[in-house]
Amino acid sequence: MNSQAGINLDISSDSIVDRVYEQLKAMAISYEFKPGERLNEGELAKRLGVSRTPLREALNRLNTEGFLRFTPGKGFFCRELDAHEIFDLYELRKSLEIASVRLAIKRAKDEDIDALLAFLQATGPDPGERSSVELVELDETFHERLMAMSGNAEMLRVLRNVNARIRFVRWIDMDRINRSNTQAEHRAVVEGLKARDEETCVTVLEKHIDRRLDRITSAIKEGYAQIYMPAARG
Amino acid sequence: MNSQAGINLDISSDSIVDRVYEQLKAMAISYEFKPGERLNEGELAKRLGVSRTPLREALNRLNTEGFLRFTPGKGFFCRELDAHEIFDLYELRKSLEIASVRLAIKRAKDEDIDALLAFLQATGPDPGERSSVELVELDETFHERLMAMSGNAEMLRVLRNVNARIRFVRWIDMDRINRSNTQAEHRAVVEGLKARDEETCVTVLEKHIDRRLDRITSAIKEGYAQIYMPAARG
DNA sequence: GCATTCAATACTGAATACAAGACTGAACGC
DNA sequence: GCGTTCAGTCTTGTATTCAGTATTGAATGC
Repeated sequence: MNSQAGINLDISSDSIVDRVYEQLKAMAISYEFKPGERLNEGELAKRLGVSRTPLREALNRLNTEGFLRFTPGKGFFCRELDAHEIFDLYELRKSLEIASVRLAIKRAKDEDIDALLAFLQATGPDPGERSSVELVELDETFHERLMAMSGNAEMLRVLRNVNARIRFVRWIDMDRINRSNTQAEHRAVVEGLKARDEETCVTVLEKHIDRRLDRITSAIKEGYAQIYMPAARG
Repeated sequence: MNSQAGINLDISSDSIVDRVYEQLKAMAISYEFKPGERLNEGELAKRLGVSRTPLREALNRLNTEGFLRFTPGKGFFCRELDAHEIFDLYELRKSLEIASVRLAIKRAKDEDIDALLAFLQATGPDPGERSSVELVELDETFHERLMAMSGNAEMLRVLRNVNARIRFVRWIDMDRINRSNTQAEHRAVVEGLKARDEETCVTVLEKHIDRRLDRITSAIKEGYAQIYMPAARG
């Protein structure tokens, strides 16, 4: 049985494909491409300073991961900002997290739980002003570490994919979230985990995610506004 | 709100990449490649009668979907028959199915439920002898249709990926499954769904999947045997 | 004035060619 | 005899090229 801490899906490499992949993913996540826009391979390749071959490999990866859409004979398209899809992804995330915390209650090592508490402690006070992007990153890290304690690498893999795909919406969403509330809920989940109290964990987590789910519709509307204001990104 | 029946992730095309992708996936699923084996791109390309370019696109897809492993500078490798990974996938599947049936109870249309019952009726009697492969296919179809009734396309997408990755193990597993038992359990879930009885659905489904989970370890051992007996596949 | 068709252009799909890096085997030194 | 190093070969990584197809725009006919 491998340790929870041993789960690591990182693949670090510096090949051109990987670099292009990361660049494109960042672009796709931040909707630097307009929803529905077709991506011109030649132009993109020139812009990124690579040939079409590695570019297409990267585009294909992003397609299978759901960041882009591909139509044979037509090419790659930026995905639409589909409210239903975002909703589905949130629902998927909720299901995964609740299932994983149930597993974590049985499997998590006390030292890992304490480490997560320490992480919350360290990142909690919110010194000065954190950007929305940073807050989402911290939030994702917390939830991924929580899931890692389930010991299930496949669930973690899916969660990471989901998180990346809903990240843009969350950037907007995070602006209006009560940060200290979030912090308290996170702590409550981990405390519940430490006490091996399944009901508390599941209940808090469920509400915690549901609260965000409620705001999605309006967040998406704001999303559209932000997408069409390139000034915000420079 | 789009209909449950409207969910369709099929992308049918006849491009070389798609064809090669399907061929490779079939090969990967059936472990025609030996676990851990490195795939020689040039040789594979020649064997499949295509150039390396579309082959690599297909290989990349399979890598992101977890059917193959890729190491930069080294190439593509057949995934190991990892008991822990299979276990994780089963656990993921169980989590997804239980979550989705809860959603289906709220959302499924009676006509869709009846259609699924009809499907069970039609495929139930098991005329003559069905092969293990066919049984798995029927089983997957049932579970995917059940999940489609949750209305969540993303969960369905993940389930399909999971199913494909554990298919090989299930072929072996299915041999020793009590078919009429399975049939009865499937029916019980759908009946529970029709009655909007969450507890019944979840309980039956949980046991249904757990029962398979129990056999995985031994199934994997047999799997190794079958992998190294190419005669069985011709 | 509008629709339809044809041609030109541009883009994707795939193959080939070339470069860079990894592995293998032998030979040399310790 | 064993280890290390170097060279040759093989494989992957990327670019370029060519072919096929879709789209767009203009011109002609109704």
